[in-house]
Amino acid sequence: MPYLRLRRRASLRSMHSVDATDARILRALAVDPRRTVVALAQELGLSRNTVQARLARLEQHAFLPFDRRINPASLGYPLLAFITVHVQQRQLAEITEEIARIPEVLEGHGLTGTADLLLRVVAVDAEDLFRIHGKILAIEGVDRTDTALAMGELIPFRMDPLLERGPRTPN
Amino acid sequence: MPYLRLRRRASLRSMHSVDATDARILRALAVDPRRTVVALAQELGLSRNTVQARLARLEQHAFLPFDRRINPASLGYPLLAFITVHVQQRQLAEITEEIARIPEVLEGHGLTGTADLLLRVVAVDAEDLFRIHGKILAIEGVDRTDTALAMGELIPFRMDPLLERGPRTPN
DNA sequence: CTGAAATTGAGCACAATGCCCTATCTGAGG
DNA sequence: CCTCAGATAGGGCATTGTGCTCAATTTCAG
Repeated sequence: MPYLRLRRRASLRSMHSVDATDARILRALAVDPRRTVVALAQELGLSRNTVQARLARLEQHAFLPFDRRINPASLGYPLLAFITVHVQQRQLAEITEEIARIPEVLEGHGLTGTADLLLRVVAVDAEDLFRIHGKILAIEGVDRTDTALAMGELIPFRMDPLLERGPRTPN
Repeated sequence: MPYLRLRRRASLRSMHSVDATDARILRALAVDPRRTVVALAQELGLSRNTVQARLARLEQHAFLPFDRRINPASLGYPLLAFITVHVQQRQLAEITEEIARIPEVLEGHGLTGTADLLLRVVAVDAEDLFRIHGKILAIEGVDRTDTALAMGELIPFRMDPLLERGPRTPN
């Protein structure tokens, strides 16, 4: 029985990574997300087929859900806060589940170090934030919380410096 | 000279907010960002004109840059860390500028409370993160930093709970 | 050198877009 | 209750983009 031969050349389709060409596509999209495939191809000097294939792959492996492009402020939640939560470690799963029931919690990360959880929370106003904070603190197993209001996006979210550098090139 | 009359009805175009219909459009887009205008119109029971007009408005006022949909992991930066930075307040501007030069810093917020800055940082590996941490700590005016590695996205980013509830409806 | 993977160019039916226009509906202000 | 700006609907039309296929060519790790 013949054994399967190793792939001669690593298929980009199997390794979910992004090469320099993908990075160029991403940078172009960052400028204007509505650029058509045709426009991208022309702009980057690639064939439409190539761009289309790469975009399809990117959509599957490199794109996060669309949610992230929605501005909470335009939904009526202009306040942003980061809440760190200290919990009884062994109840972490249940606590996370409870916290996830709070709509204003947009994102939650488990952390190393002193804190256990870092939550990204939005609110309508200060009073609203206070209410949300209370809901979190009231959860069984939550020991302590620490709320920090974001006063300004000093460094607005960006990915361009990494795209510019090209993928996977440390130091 | 005739004075300008006040607008009779607040134009959605001037108030950058999102109404319930917009929220429905956003939710549909969240399911599949590639939905066409025609498909959206049919699905929501609206005319193509309406959807097209609303989308154009949303694109201007409610959508954040495309960057946010790019997964840093697929660019070769699988590590995510949150670094809180304590600084000499009066040098905040210069320090922010210095930090902004570090490509791996994706996002930086000025905070109330004990810490001054919260940075979202990605890295290739632990060693890489250590290096980045060192760069930040070396900046003139930075007093102390506190690095917390994100071990898991316990609550993945989401906006749906807020969209579902409809805009601006606290408690 | 070899061959799988990637890219290219070309073609084609179909769908979507970007506009345009007019008619109707809606609701806050007077 | 009336008015009117703004929103929606529906129709049309030229242009463009998409999704898909196929065969030829290029690229590059083994």
